[in-house]
Amino acid sequence: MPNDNSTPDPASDKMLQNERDIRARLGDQPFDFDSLHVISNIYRAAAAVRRRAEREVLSGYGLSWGGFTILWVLWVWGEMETAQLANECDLAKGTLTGMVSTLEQQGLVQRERMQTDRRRVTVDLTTEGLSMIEEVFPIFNKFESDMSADLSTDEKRIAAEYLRRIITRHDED
Amino acid sequence: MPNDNSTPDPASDKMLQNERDIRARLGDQPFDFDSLHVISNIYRAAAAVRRRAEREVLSGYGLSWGGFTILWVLWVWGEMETAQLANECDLAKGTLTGMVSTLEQQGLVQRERMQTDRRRVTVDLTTEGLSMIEEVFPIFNKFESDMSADLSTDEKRIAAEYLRRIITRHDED
DNA sequence: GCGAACTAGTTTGGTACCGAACGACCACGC
DNA sequence: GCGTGGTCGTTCGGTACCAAACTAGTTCGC
Repeated sequence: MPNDNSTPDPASDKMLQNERDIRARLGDQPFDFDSLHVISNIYRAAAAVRRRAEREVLSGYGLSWGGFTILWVLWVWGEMETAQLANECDLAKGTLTGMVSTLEQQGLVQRERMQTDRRRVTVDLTTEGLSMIEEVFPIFNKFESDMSADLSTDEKRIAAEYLRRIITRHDED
Repeated sequence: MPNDNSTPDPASDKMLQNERDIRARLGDQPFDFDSLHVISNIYRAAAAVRRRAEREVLSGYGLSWGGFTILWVLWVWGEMETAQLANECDLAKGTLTGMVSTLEQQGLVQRERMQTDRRRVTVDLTTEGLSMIEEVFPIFNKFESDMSADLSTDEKRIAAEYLRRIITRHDED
């Protein structure tokens, strides 16, 4: 909210109730409630989004959140080495191995060893994987619109920008 | 792999590069990129926050993210029934059972059956649990400040408010 | 009272996820 | 050549998490 520096309103929603309880419990200790609030809301929003996406969109296609992410990244970026794919999907490489194996068993992606360096493996969509993501993504994108429908376009951009600052500040290395 | 059939613009940052790739790949299909952006940034930010919190703060105390959350909720709200605790921690009740058992083995919380209704169980901090959360929370809160240090106070409040709209819109059921 | 419907918590089966250990492979020294 | 170190991907051990089945306890109809 643009009104800065104001004492907490006697608001009626749950989050502010929660904050009031915290303040009452912890008294005047100099904790950073603004940071607490934004971080905990990030986590709750992410959990809500993921649960709902898996339940309402992805499970009908036999996809997990991670599996969908892999298909999506391969769709947009094309064939990719494992390490790069893990980085792009924001997953540990060991995690990726298992999920790629699952997708491979489902016939949605295929692995290929590189001839120039036989340690490396590239992953790419199969024809079925391409059909799958082309079918699922529009539905998933509608779901994303619905999840964020209480934000205006400008607000979405602002939120994305603020979140990007948190991600880039701490995602490196 | 960069886009193969369009001229890549000089990139300013990675997120925008990503979006440009998406647009180049998908052409002019009417997808909602603003919603896509905000949702995926929520998820990436949450994953980054959690990983970093567990690695840099919580693991030193033998706590997981979920375990810490339980201690925190009990600290602020006091003794609580299992169902209410699960709701407050945003966890499935079955998940909570296991995590409370872990915390119980660590001596940080204790369960108690209610006499009035012997199906119900309350959970509360032990003395050790109280010491633990009193020791860890200030450090965790500093971590939260650090994670969000690239946002001003007003920006944190705006972000928290926008995220709250996403949570409350879809958390009910 | 007494069994049927309900409810709170636990257990179960399965996936996802991480970090660390491992094994295959490459790129150098000598 | 042939080890030595580095770098891939995979495997392994463990926790976290969910949804659904289950169990013990309560309440309500009669």
